[in-house]
Parts: sequence; structure tokens; C-alpha cells
Amino acid sequence: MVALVDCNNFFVSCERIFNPALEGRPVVVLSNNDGNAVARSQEAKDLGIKLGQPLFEFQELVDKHHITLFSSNYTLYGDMSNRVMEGLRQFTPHIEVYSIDEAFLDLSRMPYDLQEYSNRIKKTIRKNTGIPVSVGVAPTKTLAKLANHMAKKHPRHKAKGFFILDSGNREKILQEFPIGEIWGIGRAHAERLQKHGVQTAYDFTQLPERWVKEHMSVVGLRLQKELLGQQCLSLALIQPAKKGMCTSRSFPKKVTSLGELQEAVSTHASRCAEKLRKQNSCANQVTVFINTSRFNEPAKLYSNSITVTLPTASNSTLKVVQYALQGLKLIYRADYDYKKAGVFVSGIVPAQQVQQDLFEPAVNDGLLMKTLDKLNARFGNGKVQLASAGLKKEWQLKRSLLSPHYTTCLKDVIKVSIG
DNA sequence: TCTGGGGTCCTAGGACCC
DNA sequence: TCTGGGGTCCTAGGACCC
Repeated sequence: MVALVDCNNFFVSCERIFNPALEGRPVVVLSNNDGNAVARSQEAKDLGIKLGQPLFEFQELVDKHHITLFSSNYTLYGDMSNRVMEGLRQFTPHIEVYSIDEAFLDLSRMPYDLQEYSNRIKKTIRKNTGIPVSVGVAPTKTLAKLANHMAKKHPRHKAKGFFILDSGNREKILQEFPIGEIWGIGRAHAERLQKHGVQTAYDFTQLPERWVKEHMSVVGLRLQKELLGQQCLSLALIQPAKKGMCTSRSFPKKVTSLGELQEAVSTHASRCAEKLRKQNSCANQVTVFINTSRFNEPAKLYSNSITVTLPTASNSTLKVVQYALQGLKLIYRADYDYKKAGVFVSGIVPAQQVQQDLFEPAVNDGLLMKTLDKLNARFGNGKVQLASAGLKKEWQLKRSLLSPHYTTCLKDVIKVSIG
């Protein structure tokens, strides 16, 4: 059996731990640049605020119902996530951290009563971290996702916060489960399936394999088998190395000048190089991309990217920035209002396996980069940077509603006064 | 006026190999 | 009318996830 443990309204729950007065009140966490809703408390969901909805669309509700808003505080959420995952590892080392707020646990060797075990996971995580979680247990990952959905949403089960799906109740649950809610069925497939008369997960399991293969490739076939209780997706117990890494940000205002774009690209490229060093790897390619707002009228749309291949794979900030800026010059067009810039590194190889150039001497700024990383770790991210990353950074994120870094910064630690 | 930031996998088609 | 039989690698685009 597989368990999926998923944090409830994760970002909102993180904020509430350090601000308990928000318990029972509507709370929304916004995306970067305070653009749209990325997490909502149950009370905010009940007011009709949708996931991904832009703030300007529900500002009226905010004023009327005194909804508390937060900018995203990923430093806090990342740290709280680590605490939750560490807590889960106490139950079993066989765990796949699937996203910032959920993990699959392999329970195949667990002799315990699953009801009791799920309940204990839920209670322990809540007690030790303050985060409420839901637990879904089933024979496959896809069914565990479904079981988790039941644990969170189903009127009869959500009070318990866990749900066990097995051969005894599987078919009945599939018959009541809407096709579009299945993990792996997105909007496009849901629409096509509904047109084909498929309304529930059960209907989907009854489709001929030929049809599924033709319209949904092997991905659909796997999904079908998983729903029937046959494991096709294994747990990734070891994190596979990333194939590419991206750093990108939208601008809070329109950016037109090459100078400002260069600052942003230099900043993002530096961050990519840091990420490469952190996992001890190097990249062979650097891609830089810029685009205008996708909501612009067609005449004002522009989006372009370019991939530069490095002579030798590198994780040096100097190199990654240099090639990213070279690329930027080639795709920059004046007369556009840019909304976003980003850098993507790919062709990733372990740092020990970099193929050196036969004729060029190897650049060795490893010590410099190590020093840079140490300084930034000690004095704060971005304390030491390249001049090209700019000092004013007027293009930088808007985060006017940011909560303190309660768990990762000494000056932000909560003060308690007694008496 | 205002709309996020990351990732993965699969397929088809083209270029190329012997 | 008929035009071999295998392969690999790369890319773009589409679908999905959180």
C-alpha cells in the first residue's frame, strides 16, 4: 500500500502557525508580485475565491470580508516543508517527496493497522510542526491521490483526515469520482473524455485499451491500470538529478531598457549557477528568454529565447552570466514592454565529469565561487553579487505583504513576553 | 492598471547512420 | 505497379503536475 500525505492549505497553514489569530478567518496567500491567489483558507474558498484568480478580481471581497492577504514567503514555506518531510521520515525511510506540500510513503512493509497508522501520522505531524495534513492510503499512487482527495473533501470522511481505499471499496468510489479530478487528467483530456461519454473514474476504467492508447498514449494506459489497482508508477525514493533548472521572474512594472533586462538576466543567471553548484553539477547550455505580457494586444506581443552552448560545461557565475548576457543581446528588441525574463540551464552533468577542452586551459574559479557562496550563506542571499546584476533593481518583485522569516532568520524569531 | 514559477514525460517528424 | 530494413538523436509541441 501507498500513502499520500498532503498538507492542508499549506501556505496558509504556515502563516497561521505564527499568527494563530488567523485561525477560522479567511486568508489568502498571493503569487509573486502579489498577482493572484495561490493558496486559500477554507473560509476564503467558501467566499468563492478561485485558485489562480488575480487579486484585482476579488479585491472587493477582500475589503468586504476583511480577508487577510500575504505575499508568498517561500523561505518560510520551504523550511516548514522540510520539517514536515523530516517528520514523515520518522514513520518510514521509504518516502518520495513529491512537492513542497506532499509526499508518498511506501507502506508495503508496514504491519500496522492502516487506520490507526494514518491517524498517527496525521496527529504527529500536526503536533510537531503545527501543520494539518490529510492521509490517503491505497494500492497505487493514483489511487492514493484519490484516497487523499476523499480524506480532504468527502463530507463523511474529512473530519477524520484520512481515508483507506482498498479492493473492498475501490469500485464504488471510482463510480462517484468525477473524471476531471483524477490525478493525470487535465483540462484537455477531461473535455475529450466527457465528449466521449466518460463522466467518472469508473467509466474511464471501462474504456477499451485501444481507444485510450490512441487518444492518450501510454500515459493514459498507465493511468487506467493504476485505477484498477495495478501499480505502474513506482515511488522515486531517490531524487533523480534535474535535467534542467530555471530561474525567472515577472516584473511588477513594464521594463523596456536593455540595461534593466541585463540586470535581471544577470541576477537570474547567477541564481542558476548557484543552484548548479549546490547540486554539484555543471551545465552545457544556457538559455535566456524574455517576453511581454501574454495579456497584451497582438501587436505588442513579443517572446523569444536563445540557447547558447558553452565551450566547456560550467557552474561558474561568471561564465553562466557572460553567456546569458550574450544571448540576451541577440534577442532584445527595443520598443517592447517586457514583463518577464528568465534563464534556463540544461545539458547538466556531474561536476566531476566535465569534458575539458583540449586546447583551452581550464578556467578555475572554483575557490572564488566557494567564497561567494559562503559569504552569501552567512550574510544573506545576494550580499555579494556581480556588478552587472545591478544595485537599484527597480524591476524586482513586489512583495508588500510579506510575513517575517520566522524560522530561518534570527531577527525574525518570534518574541514572547511573560507577565 | 493589475494576471506566478517552477518542473516532467511523450510523440511525431526530420536528419542522419549503416 | 513496383522503390530495403533497420537504427539513433534531436527538436518542437502538447499534455500534465504542484
